[in-house]
Amino acid sequence: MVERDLFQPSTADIRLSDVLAAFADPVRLEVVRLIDGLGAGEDGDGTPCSQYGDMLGIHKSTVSHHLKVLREAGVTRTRVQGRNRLVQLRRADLDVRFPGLVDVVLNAAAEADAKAGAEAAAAS
Amino acid sequence: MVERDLFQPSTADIRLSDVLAAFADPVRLEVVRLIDGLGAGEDGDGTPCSQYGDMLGIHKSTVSHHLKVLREAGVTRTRVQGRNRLVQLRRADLDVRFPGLVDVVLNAAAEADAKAGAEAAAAS
DNA sequence: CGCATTGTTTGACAGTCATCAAACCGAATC
DNA sequence: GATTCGGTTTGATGACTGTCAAACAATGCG
Repeated sequence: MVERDLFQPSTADIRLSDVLAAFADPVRLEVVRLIDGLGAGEDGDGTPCSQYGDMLGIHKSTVSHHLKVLREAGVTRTRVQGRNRLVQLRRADLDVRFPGLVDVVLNAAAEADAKAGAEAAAAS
Repeated sequence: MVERDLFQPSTADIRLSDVLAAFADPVRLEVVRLIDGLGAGEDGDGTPCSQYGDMLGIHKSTVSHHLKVLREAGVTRTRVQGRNRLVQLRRADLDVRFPGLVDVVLNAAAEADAKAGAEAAAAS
């Protein structure tokens, strides 16, 4: 079984504006949260990205586009394994470069989510 | 002397994607850093935003546009005082909504800046 | 009042972006 | 070898963005 990595910027070359732009799109932020959620607690065998499209209700080519943006921004690493792509967050690398950023953004996203959920519940 | 505030979203209405998008533009991030730097340690009398254009070498209408984006994203507050606009960071509000975000981003920007400066020095 | 100052608004322009659909491609499976 | 499966690439489309320039608006000053 062939296994290789798709190109990604080296840690030193990750640019803040690219990372922020990558996080700025709501769909992409959801993708990141999914990657983070699914990647954690696993044995390293991530979920194939085909799932993301189904979960978010977007076309597979759109998912592919977003994953490319994330990877080229330095947010994710993509391993090619057979015909699947296993995507992981580059947490450690990002933390070296921009300490705390990923945590803060993911927490903020989670909180915004909780708030939206609470409002929806209150409205029903 | 007339003094009033321009419209801005209430703290609860600040959206993460808007804030991240606001920070994602390099020029705008520089503006934010200038606002943060100039706003601190002053008696409340901020620098009129005309200065930002000169410092960054961009047209005054472009500055106006960026300040509008920042204000509408909830990142800044703008007081109209005479014919000047005094702009401040809404640090406290942002920290309530997205704890740590502003600090992390500004630190990351400062670090990226220092790195770029060091590289430039090494290259010379 | 007339004029200068400060900033906003509008219009134009070029570039980018998110999205889908369809074609394509490499790897696994039959 | 043909087919299927997971994903990428290309093309098209509509929306948005950053920038400047010029016109406009509002305020303070002589």
